[in-house]
Amino acid sequence: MDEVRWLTGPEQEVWRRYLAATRLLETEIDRQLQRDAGLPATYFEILVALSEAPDRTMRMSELAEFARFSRSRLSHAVARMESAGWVVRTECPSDKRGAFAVLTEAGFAVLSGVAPGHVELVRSMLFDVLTPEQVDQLGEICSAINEAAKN
Amino acid sequence: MDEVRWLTGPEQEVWRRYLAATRLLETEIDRQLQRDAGLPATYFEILVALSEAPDRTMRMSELAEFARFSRSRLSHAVARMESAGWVVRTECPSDKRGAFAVLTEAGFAVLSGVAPGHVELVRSMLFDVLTPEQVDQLGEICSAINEAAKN
DNA sequence: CAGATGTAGTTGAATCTTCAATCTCATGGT
DNA sequence: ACCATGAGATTGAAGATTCAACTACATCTG
Repeated sequence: MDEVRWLTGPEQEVWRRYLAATRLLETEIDRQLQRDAGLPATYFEILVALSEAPDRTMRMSELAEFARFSRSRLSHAVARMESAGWVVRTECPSDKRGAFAVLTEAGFAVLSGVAPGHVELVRSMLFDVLTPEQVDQLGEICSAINEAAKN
Repeated sequence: MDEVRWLTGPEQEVWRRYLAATRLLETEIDRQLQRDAGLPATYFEILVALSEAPDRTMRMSELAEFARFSRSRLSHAVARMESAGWVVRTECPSDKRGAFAVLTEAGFAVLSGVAPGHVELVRSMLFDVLTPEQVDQLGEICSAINEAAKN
């Protein structure tokens, strides 16, 4: 007989603000990247991940995990970016099932082109409006959420 | 000559955790609602908004603003929910361009059915893993983001 | 090494979201 | 009253995401 532990009034209020704030950030960032690079925000994250990897190369599954993409989603995304010329796929010699995704020069160029505007937006919408303490708090809060989910 | 104000190392770390945590919450909630009610999480928010409105009725544009949906998105969503029998649309007498969305009994029933599981999930992934102070902090942080965006 | 099971990755169909175009009605200025 | 402009809402097409198969290869067990 599990009683539902409903949210208290203040909790509801926090939850609503959370939904509003996260959606706000997400849609603005998405819009900007779409406008400036014809690129959904999630694809941008893929490019960033690749750009930081050794040889700008990652196994598909690593990349999926790192960017918190489902395998399927990543496949579709990389296919799209491959046809745009930003990424190429190569075979994995040691595991013939495997595939590498490699960021091309063109992909890197796109990334470099949008990065400044992207950072500026993240800064102006998030970091500029929080105190340094709040930034720390946000880090802790997000850590707690991420850690808790690892079960 | 605006220099780019890149993110500092710690800021980058916070931003990554933020992206991870928010995506985690979003996808889990989405999955649960989809499984339990065949309902995307965003549609759930529409139903909640309607359920709390006087007469379970709202103007489309109000609803769009309240739920932070674009008009287009809301139109599609309501069309889908209307064909599922959860919502009906009626004309606005005072402004012939306008339309009302009204939650049906069936819609309310769906909402009642999923709400407990939804709340339980939000609680277990968010409120249960934060201290009361962190919940307050999160509320403040989200407020700051929302306020800043009102320009 | 045979068979079962598990892992890496892709594909297609269905659904959702966005954008731009469109339609209808309301409003303000002349 | 007329016209321009703007607001409320919908539509269709293009692209994105999910889910459930599915292919191909790897690994484990006996």
